[in-house]
Amino acid sequence: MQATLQATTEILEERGFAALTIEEVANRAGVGKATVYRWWSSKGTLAFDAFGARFLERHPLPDTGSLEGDLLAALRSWITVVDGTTTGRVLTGLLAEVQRDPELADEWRQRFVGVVRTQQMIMIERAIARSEISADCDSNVVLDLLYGPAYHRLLHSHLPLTDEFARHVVDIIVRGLTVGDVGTHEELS
Amino acid sequence: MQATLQATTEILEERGFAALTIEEVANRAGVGKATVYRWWSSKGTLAFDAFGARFLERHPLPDTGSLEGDLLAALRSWITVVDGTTTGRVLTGLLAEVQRDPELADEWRQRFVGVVRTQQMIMIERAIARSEISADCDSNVVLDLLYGPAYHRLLHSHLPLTDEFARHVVDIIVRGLTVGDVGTHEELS
Amino acid sequence: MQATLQATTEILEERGFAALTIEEVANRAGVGKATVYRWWSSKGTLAFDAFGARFLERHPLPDTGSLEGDLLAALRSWITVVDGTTTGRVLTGLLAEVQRDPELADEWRQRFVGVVRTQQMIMIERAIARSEISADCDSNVVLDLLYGPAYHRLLHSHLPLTDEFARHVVDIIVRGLTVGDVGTHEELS
Amino acid sequence: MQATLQATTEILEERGFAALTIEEVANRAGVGKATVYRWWSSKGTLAFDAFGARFLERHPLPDTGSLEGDLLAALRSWITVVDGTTTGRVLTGLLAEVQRDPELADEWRQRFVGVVRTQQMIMIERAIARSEISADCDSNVVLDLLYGPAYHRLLHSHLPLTDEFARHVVDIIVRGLTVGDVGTHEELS
DNA sequence: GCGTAACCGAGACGGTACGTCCCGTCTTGAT
DNA sequence: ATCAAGACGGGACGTACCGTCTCGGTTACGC
Repeated sequence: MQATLQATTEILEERGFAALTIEEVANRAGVGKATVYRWWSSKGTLAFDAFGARFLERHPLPDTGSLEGDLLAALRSWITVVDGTTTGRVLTGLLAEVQRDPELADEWRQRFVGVVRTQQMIMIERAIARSEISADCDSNVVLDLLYGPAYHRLLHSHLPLTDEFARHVVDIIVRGLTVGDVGTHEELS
Repeated sequence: MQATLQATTEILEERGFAALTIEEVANRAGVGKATVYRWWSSKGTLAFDAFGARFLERHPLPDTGSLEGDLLAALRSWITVVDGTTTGRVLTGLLAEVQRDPELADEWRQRFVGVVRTQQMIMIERAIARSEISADCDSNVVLDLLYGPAYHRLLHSHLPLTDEFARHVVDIIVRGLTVGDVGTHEELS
Repeated sequence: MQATLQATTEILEERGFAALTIEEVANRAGVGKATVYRWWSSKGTLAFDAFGARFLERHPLPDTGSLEGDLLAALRSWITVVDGTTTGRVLTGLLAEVQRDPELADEWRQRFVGVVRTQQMIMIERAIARSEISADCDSNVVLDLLYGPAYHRLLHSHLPLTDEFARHVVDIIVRGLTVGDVGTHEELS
Repeated sequence: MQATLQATTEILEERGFAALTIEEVANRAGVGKATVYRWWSSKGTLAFDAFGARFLERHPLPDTGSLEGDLLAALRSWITVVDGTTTGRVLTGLLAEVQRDPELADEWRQRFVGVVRTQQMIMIERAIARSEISADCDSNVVLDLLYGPAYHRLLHSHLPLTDEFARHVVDIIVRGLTVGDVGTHEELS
């Protein structure tokens, strides 16, 4: 079980998610295929477990004292972990797999997206506590605005994940959140 | 060739990208497998061609006269085309495939991402022309901020693509872009 | 152990020897696989034990007073037990298994073939005692001539095990054995 | 296809039918497993084809001029081909397989048993033509009496296939057939 | 009457082969 | 001459059992 995850990690780092094969994992781990299937229902869940915690460890919650500082630190940290790294390729591979396996999608939402967002949400809550932003700000939308563009570039690779990009993104979000106590979007149709 | 695309479209709509096989396409189209390979190098490019133009047709460039109106119209249109539809599932399937096939990734960037963004960029340019926003605004970042969160929710399905979501996203972006000329948020702290 | 044999018998009767697995026997008997292996070294020996005595009980030694009567009664009894019955299918299944498992082959010879033949041999000995046939007649060959053709038809199923078949076989054997003392067939040519 | 049969023959000769594996055949022949399955529906039919003609070639129809001579020559030839040889072990392996695979059983009857018997029947017909034996003699029973005991010893291996055995068997059969123009088995109940 | 050992069910384990599905390439026969 | 039809070598799939091996829980025995 440990050996299986170890073998999985190795293959993921050597050749990426697409080349991951239950057969090879079993061989490398010196384990029967049936044993792998007994513990993981698909190569998606296996890869997810091998990938798992590692990501969260490497992408901790920042605490700089200001919303802008936090968001920027978080985004920079994410980019560092993900851009041009094995982790990044595994992440995109997993995200791809999630699109074709609904069962994995559940796991993904609960054990990855949920965990990351619950943690990162604290940044927004702290900003509200500090009265930097309005209390009725939708923190989910803020997180989507922060990470959405980053995933967008990672997945489409139409443009690089530069530090400038990070600064721009954070800048616009923070301005958008902190400017207006007057006027709401409800005016829009 | 027409029959091949037709068959591809049918399968995509019936059972999604993951269930698409060249073998079945050829059988359904009454065409030899070799003939399919002669025209498309992978099932990714085939699906892309079958999916292709349809998306652009259904997601036209809006022109409401204001940046906020344009962005909101664009995002709403995207959500309509993609949320809970076959098109949406094909889009996520293709995006997944793009992660594992670098050759397809090139095609994707050039023939999909590039085309959409070139078109949508016009919204930003018009806003600059109208002096709604600063001329040195990075229009690429704006598009990432607009579509990134949407793709984010589509791919992770952690939260629904509601109209409220669209309004919030656009509201924050527009505020973030338009406030800047009167000062910076640092003053608020 | 009783339960194991019971379960084995059930499976043999329901689905035949080929479908017999230790795994299912253990499950049905509510017994651990290891326990089955503790008592039987292979599914061959297990099936043999479950099949075992039953055959001999159902195929007793006849005593009609004449060689011809005995042989015919024996052959008819064998056919009745074996033709179109579950017992017959188990017998052929076991005989098949014996071909691939030399260890089982030993058991088979000692505990089945040996027992049956020792018993049936008595028919020949009685015929010799009655002076129906010569004392230097090879009783082993006689038994092979009696049961060989029967097994032949059972295993190849090229022709049915009719009563006419039994009568012909016995007739030829008996004639072949009893004519000898008055001369040889060469005189007839 | 030729390579497949070649590989099959090799494995059969090296390690016997029980050790025959489609997987290994495919590997040795440098052929996809699917290709093997495309031509042979089971390892039984495959082994049968590889075994096939060879047996008939090696076991020709004798023609000595007398029934006794023919039967003895045939039986001796069979014993030579089969006793202690690879061919013999393949034959018993196949016969075992025939017991568990009804589809193979059909093939076996039509393409092996049928062919051999049709050929060997000629011996009996010639004896009838020569008036050695009665015309209403059941030639099927004669063949069963000739080969039945031989298969019996081969499969149960309770006794060796000696030449003495062959002579005894043939002797009894021939006497049984040629003695009596008087008295018929119908007298029996 | 209470430890303690033997037993045994349950089933996980490392393996092997199964038969199937597609892959992308190559051959063939009919139009 | 083109192309549908589909055979081909290949590789991974997920499953079924093999025979071995821990695990606990339950008896039943000796103290």
